[in-house]
Amino acid sequence: MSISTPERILVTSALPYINGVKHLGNLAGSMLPADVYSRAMRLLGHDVLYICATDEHGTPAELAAAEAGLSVSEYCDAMHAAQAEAGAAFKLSYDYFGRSSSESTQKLTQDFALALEENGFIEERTSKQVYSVADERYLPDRYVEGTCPNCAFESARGDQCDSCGKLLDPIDLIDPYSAVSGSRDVEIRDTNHLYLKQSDMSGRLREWVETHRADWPVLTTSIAMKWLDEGLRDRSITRDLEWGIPVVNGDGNIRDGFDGKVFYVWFDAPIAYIGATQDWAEKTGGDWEQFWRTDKGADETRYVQFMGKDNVAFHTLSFPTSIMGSEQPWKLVDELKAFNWVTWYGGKFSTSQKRGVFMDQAIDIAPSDYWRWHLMANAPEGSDAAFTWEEFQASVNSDLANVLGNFVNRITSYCVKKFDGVVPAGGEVTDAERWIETELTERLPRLISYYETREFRKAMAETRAIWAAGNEYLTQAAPWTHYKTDVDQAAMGVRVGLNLVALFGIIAQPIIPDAAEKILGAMNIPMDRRSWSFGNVADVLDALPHGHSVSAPPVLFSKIEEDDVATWRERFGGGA
RNA sequence: GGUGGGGUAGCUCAGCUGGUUAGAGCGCAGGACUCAUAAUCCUGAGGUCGAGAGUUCAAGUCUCUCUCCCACUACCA
Repeated sequence: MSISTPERILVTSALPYINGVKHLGNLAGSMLPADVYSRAMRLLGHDVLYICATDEHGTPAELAAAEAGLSVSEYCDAMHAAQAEAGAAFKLSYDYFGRSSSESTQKLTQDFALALEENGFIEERTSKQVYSVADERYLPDRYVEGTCPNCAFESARGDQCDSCGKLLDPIDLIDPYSAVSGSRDVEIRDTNHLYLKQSDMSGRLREWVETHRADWPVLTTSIAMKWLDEGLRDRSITRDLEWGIPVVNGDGNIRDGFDGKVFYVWFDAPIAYIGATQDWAEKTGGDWEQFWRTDKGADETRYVQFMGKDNVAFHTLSFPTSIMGSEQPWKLVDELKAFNWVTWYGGKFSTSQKRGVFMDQAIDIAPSDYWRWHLMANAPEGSDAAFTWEEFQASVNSDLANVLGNFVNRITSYCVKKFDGVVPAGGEVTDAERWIETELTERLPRLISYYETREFRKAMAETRAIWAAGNEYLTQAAPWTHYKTDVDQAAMGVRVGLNLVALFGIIAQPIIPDAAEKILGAMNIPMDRRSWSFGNVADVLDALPHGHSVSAPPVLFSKIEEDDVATWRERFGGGA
């Protein structure tokens, strides 16, 4: 049941945008599953590198910084620190949490652009863009508002009218104004930008996506093929902004006419996966090339990306265009896991309407394990998944407190009470032991395979079923009954029960690392006995040395009360 | 509008290339047990699988039409 060949695995999760701490939906759709997967693969003995970073460029960062009265770089420093802290609080086990504003990413981005241009995949073109005189900046479509030419709604956005839903061009808006300042002093100006000629790459992209039809989820391939079928359009990869990566010539000087322009955040963000890996290498002395350069060992690396469905097009088309178009031996993604959204009682998370929970608030309310378990057990894999306080309460109370927590408590405290906290010897194998052995022989390999195929809901359900089987075993073995007449037979039940506690802690590690640590600590399991190399199940059930001392951990999960739910619902606007 | 995903027990969801009485967890009802965080274990009730039509010996599963929800739609990221 242990793995046959250890592999080198690179894991990345979609980069969280720099503006503020992320909400539960962001967490559940990329960072958390990437973390759970990384932890599971490490336990299976693979050599895993999990890289993430903040995505720091773009208009929203500039505007938020201005509003906060900070320079953009100060703002990003503060927000990066806040996100790093939130990630740590959720026990996200990044090997490196970098920044897209790092020097390495800057250099790589410029190098990619130069290589792409040399290979004919970049072209400079002129386009029309709205300029706000009062704000002294060009406005992205979404930041221009005005009256909808279709339905006369007065605050339609330049890209789409919120009232009638029609797609718009900011040039069509009647009476346009800046969404930043409200100023009506806006004009259309010509501006030059670099375009990535994705259209020239569509053949190679289609071929590549086709090779992954079998192993990528439907959600992934269907989105990619849709864009390809519609015909890939060339995409502008620069913006009129101050904050970002400057566009340079091969000599390092600013490209002619590109003062005040920087690369578009979506061009440099995925490159930050590479940049952050270089930064990791710089810091740890690791070898970044074996993860990214196919001529330096990356062919033997498996690269797995995690993201929300909104990011799929960028990861299956745009970024691969950069990689392929560079004609350099960069590593392409092998496996891609995309998630739908976590919704808030079926609706959207909304900061302004106080609907939804952000990572820092969540940690104030409940331990990270609670969130990790609930979000993974209800991961939005097949479709959007609704978060409700009631479901959260049910997950925590039933799965964690009652099934797992109570199991650990009932058997360890009984052992302490009746067997001096020592793993007892003695007893005969009965039907109960044969039953649990059969259960685990079926379930453990299945659990591992769910992790390998990144089917998280199923992995969680299997984990829970294994925990529940422990309770069923105790009911069958009933050591408390045997104790009255046959202490040796009671010892069998207690011993197997204790070994189950250890096993449950071991399989819980990727999901609920804090509780797993408490369990394994109470059971005195040394670090080198916590990995996922199970051998045969009979041995697993008698792994603890007889005479080994254990203790009963304090209550692992306290229950969520009705009052808590009522309070949270009021505070966060659920159930409306 | 276009494209994609989804509509399966009260709730949240599984059901692969069509094949015996449609599954899980929660919730609910009854029973058992008493080591344990009134926990656990067993049993049970509960579904015209969004609607309609078609293909087939056989459809939740394939085809078509309709309907509702969600996302994306390329300068928000």
